[in-house]
Amino acid sequence: MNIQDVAKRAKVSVATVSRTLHHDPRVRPETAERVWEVIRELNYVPNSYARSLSMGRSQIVGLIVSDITNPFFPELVKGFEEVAIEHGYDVIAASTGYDPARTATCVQRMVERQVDGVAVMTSEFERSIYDQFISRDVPLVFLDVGQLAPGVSNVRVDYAHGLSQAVRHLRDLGHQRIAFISGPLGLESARVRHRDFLRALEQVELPACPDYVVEGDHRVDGGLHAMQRLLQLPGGPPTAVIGSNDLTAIGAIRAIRRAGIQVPEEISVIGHDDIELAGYIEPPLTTVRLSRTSVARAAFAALHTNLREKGAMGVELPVATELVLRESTAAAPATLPVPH
Amino acid sequence: MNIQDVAKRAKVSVATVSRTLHHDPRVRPETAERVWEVIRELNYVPNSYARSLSMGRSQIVGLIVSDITNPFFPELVKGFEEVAIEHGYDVIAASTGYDPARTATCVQRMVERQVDGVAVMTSEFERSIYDQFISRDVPLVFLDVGQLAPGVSNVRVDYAHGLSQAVRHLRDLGHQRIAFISGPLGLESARVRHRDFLRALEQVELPACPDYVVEGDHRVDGGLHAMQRLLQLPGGPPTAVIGSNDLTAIGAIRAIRRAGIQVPEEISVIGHDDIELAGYIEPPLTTVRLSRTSVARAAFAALHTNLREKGAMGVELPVATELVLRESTAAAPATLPVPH
DNA sequence: CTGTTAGCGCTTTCAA
DNA sequence: TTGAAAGCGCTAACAG
Repeated sequence: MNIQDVAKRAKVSVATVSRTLHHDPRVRPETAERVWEVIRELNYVPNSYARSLSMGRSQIVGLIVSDITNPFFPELVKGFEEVAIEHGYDVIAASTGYDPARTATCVQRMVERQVDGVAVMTSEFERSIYDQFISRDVPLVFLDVGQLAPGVSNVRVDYAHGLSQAVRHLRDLGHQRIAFISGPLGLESARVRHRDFLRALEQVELPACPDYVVEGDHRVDGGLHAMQRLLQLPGGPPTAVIGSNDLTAIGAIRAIRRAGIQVPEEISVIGHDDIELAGYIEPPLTTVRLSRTSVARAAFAALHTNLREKGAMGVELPVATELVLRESTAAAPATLPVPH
Repeated sequence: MNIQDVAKRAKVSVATVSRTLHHDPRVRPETAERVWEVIRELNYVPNSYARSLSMGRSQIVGLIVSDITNPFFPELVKGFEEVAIEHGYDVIAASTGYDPARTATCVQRMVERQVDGVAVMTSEFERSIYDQFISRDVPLVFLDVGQLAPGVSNVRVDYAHGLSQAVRHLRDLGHQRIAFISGPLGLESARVRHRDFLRALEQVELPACPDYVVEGDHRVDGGLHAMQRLLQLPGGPPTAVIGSNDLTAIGAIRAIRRAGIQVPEEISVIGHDDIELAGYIEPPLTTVRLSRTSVARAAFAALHTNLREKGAMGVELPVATELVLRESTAAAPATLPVPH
């Protein structure tokens, strides 16, 4: 069941059927109508491979993420697929899991499928991915890392804004001792958040005590352990802590509770990202929202400009962050919290 | 950069290159070696569309889910993609959102891409999906619904087992008044869980009080409202409640707390599915685990049998469920809980 | 406005 | 063991 069958049945040439399919204004309305009828009748759907092959475009974009266990990413993937489909593209998604072999495989799959463009939403700049696609003239968009270049765009998240709101919020609540649990500092994206936290402290003229910055791993356990270290600080624990992501903050809350300390009465906690979970836990988490949908839309939009105009310079699209107040923050306690 | 380039460079015909690519034993080892060298040298990757076109197979399978906002599904999608890729297939995923128009679009996309098979993991039997694919000879696998047929398989979840363990567990803790918050009873999958809960009660000879079964919507809010109704029952609230899924149970816990009642000291709560969230909330949720990975593997395996052997009868693959003990259940209270 | 036809890159007979 | 050539289904340039 192919275009020929339709052509025969409608008593026209395949070219006319093809044109009709593309709403080419050159086909006479009556002819088009007849063709459409046959198409409906035969339940005909064009073969996208034949089309891709002859057009040299696949109408597929790739999406590469690193750590799928981070709840941020599934939501990103979903958002990205939605925008892509709206624009007539399908997407092939893959996660590298920080594994070079897996990364190579997933790049290969995408090259085989002749993806028209790729969004690389890992937490690092991946040179091998970059090289493979750039040498094949496939437009790319990165998240937070890398430089603009022809065909290479960037989605730049404004962490500073949300983090600065968070710190200000805590300061206004009377907090002076604000700690930060970072992500793995091996990752560029974690370093950026860390840096922007420090800057936010400066802005409100609060001291940045090195003891109050500890490294987590962007997961619950890392947050938990980091918080435990914070609680045992000889100078006393902080009265507020900001996690580099929500999972970290959740781990921190757990550690605080286990030490017999109240959240938020004794220690306030703020997360980052606003994953769905954030609203469900007890207490609902005050957090810096980083909209997955915005990132996804920006990423696709960036790609799309390079898809339309081959060889054009990449663009840099900003994505905002913003503090969401829930119930894990409260006024600083009169006396320092003490692990029981 | 195509197969011809490789052929020329290696001084063989395209046929030989093609054979080499497929590890055809007929090509002389030395020849093959030379070809591979050129392939590496040129960084050549075959065009999968040309291949699909000439082979009539796409090496892509489709995955259709209904409600992507249910945390069960993203995990299913991820698992499915993993197995598929292991077996050399890519997957196109889509969610219907219970919307017939969207459903039609997503079926169309899959037909265009000539998917070799489709896993339909919605909560209902979808006749339109069925018809479209079956008429095109595309193998299908359903979750919990529908009948076996040539090319049509089924993944059958054994809800009864886990639910029966759950009820038994509560009974052993001394609970007599066990309520159930179902999913939307318009959905087949929700009705099955409901039915199996009732059977489990029977098994342990506990009475099934109709007041103790209320309808939720598989989301947090539905669980919350349903629980509120349960708390206002003239005969007094239950001492334990089982949710048709984890979100429902989380909503129930929230309602109980808001009424000033303790979980699990006064009311025990059990969820279903064991989504990742379940372990993170307070208290960690006792729940019936339904492994997404198992469902995904079973679905792909079922599809795979029909992919290999065109026209073969579908298979029915069982997936187990199992109670996971955490901290949301405890011995039944001596006196009935009272909303404060 | 419509038809003819030469590819797109690969697989696969059939012949050698 | 290798090569030549006929498709796979569609698009687009060219001709009418």
